[in-house]
Amino acid sequence: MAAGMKDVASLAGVAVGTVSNVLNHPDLVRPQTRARVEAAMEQLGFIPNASARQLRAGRGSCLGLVVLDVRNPFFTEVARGVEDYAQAEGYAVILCNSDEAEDKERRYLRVLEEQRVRGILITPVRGSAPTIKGLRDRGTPVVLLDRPGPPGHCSVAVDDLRGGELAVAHLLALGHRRIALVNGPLAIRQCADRRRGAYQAVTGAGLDPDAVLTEISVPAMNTRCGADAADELRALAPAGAGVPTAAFCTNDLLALGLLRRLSQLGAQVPGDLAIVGYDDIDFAADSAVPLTSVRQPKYQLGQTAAQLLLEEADAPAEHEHRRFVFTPELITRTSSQPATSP
Amino acid sequence: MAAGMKDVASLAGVAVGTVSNVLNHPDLVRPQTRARVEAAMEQLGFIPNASARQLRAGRGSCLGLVVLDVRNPFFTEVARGVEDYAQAEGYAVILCNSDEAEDKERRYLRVLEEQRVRGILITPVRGSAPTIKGLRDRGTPVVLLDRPGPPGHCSVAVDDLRGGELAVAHLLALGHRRIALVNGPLAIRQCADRRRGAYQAVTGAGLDPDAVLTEISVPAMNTRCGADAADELRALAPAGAGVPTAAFCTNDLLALGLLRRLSQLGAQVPGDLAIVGYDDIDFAADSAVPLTSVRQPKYQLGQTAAQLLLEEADAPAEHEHRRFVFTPELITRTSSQPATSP
DNA sequence: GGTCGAGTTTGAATCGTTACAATCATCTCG
DNA sequence: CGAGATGATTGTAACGATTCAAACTCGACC
Repeated sequence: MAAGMKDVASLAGVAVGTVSNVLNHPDLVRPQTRARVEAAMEQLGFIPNASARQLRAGRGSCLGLVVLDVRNPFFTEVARGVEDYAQAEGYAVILCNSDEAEDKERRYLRVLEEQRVRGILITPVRGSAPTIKGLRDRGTPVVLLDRPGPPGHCSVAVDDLRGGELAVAHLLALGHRRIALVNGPLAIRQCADRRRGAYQAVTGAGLDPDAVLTEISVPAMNTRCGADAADELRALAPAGAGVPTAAFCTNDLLALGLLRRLSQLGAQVPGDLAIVGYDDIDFAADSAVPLTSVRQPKYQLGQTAAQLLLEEADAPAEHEHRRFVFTPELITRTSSQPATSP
Repeated sequence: MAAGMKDVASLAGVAVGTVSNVLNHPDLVRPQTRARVEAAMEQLGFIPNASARQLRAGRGSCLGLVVLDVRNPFFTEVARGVEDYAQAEGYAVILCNSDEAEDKERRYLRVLEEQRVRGILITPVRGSAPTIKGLRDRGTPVVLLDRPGPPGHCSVAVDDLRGGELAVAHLLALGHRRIALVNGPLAIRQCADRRRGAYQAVTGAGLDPDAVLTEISVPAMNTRCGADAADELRALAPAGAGVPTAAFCTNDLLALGLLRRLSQLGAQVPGDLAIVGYDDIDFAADSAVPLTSVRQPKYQLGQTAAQLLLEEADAPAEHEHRRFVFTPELITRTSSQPATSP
């Protein structure tokens, strides 16, 4: 049914090798012949078979991108950066969603490796380090996204330590002395780092972290879990004196969920609780109470990562692994305000 | 470098055919032999080459999904529906972003066809009908997403006519008699249908559409264009009597952009302008003024579409094209309120 | 002991493309 | 006019898997 090069060749009255040349080395073939071949392709609706090409050539033209959550605007923004760069270089991107689940991640990585993608960009879940090492050893370049990785890879990251510090230092400066830290699984590196940053900010201010910070852990970084955190926070309320007057959520989805649930419960933000989020997704600015958030250069992150990956893929031999670390920036909005006097 | 079936075969002391059988017809192979082969695979870190497999077998195990905008939560939610279903059936999804641009769409469709994906799910841009027809004719099943398509495809859609009607009928019921219709390119079917629905609601109420509706067209369906629409709306203001008291935006991103810009300009929502959006994305409920919106069953849309596609791909011969049309639902929130008395 | 059949395993042909060495045609120059 | 150089085209051997008819093994049965 589908026309192959052989059909094109015989219709154009040339050898298959010539057809191949028209596709891959047009300069080698006489313009007149080329025109004839191209006409034949057109007439037959010829579409080259990427599998065959890739099989023979040994390398494909797809990249894999594995993110923790496609529904998080942070990642779609990163994805666009990746995609735009890749597209410009003639690559297609296979976007996979690990959903923060290790088995889903592993399954996708397997598929990508079977596809012999040119390389993989990934925000890894947790103990996936050995899986990723395996990939590398078998020859697939990997760039770690949004996470300063171990040696042996390129990586592109934002300084999460600093980000966490910025957020909490801001709350401290506003006078808050009891701060809830709403955080995802520490197995996710970003979560761990932002937490460390938070602690650093407190000790840096000469305060006792254990007295200031109340940790609330949620299993995933989405709005639903943010809402659950609100309930947990509310449950602390009777405790009186020790109740947090502010919360640092390690991403905006958590913050938005928290915010929504709190308003449902009739609490005031920032009056009863000041909130700082992380990522500065577009919607943060539009939320019921505009959200103070730590901004990351999302699009640029994706672009840079894609660039590093393609560099490595094109010249694996002389490639030297590099790490980019971008600096986050605090965007102050209404959701964080001075604490009512203590 | 990478181990192939030949290596596995010789290590296990069997023929390549047997290795292939272990992979594809394990029941044909004596358990003892199978174990030996599996051990060899393990030892060599053998990863089958999908290109070779697909080349020989004629069919791959990837689906293509082409959406108008990955940054729109509506589409990521649909994508999750597709992905979950596909994953369960053993398929991987290649997610592509046409950005509402015809050439980007065409490029991606080309890539997908070269990859010989098992089928394509798409929210088409505009005059892409011929391109899509070509795909079908050459044998790639296509399911139209979120758009009741012409015959020759399966399609999964939400009744946009009804959705538009719901939105505007709601505003009319609230007493609004001058309504702005903030809409994307009419070349996008959903935009055209929602608009028709809006007109229908007005005539259905015995009013003159030209007197009631003011159309504001924007080139893309994102927050930025929504903000631009606000400016355009503001420019109408001096006109006095004819100024809209409400706006129906054909998606939530537009509505959110509009809302943001209006508050920056100091206007009150819904006091100065009531707003109704479309899609009911998660963030609509969390926005500065919680958004009234027309809800679509996004996840289910994706799942159903994937199911139809795989049905067709698995049995192209006896397949009968089907259309699913889901019914939208109006979710009323603060952004729409009774008009101040005329 | 020979035949049959079920259960296993084998090996070669094949998928559509690319790379490359070989061939052919043309032209230049001594 | 022939040798050499240059340019265009050809044909075939891979690439790594799947498929399938044929071959082999082993009991059971006559």
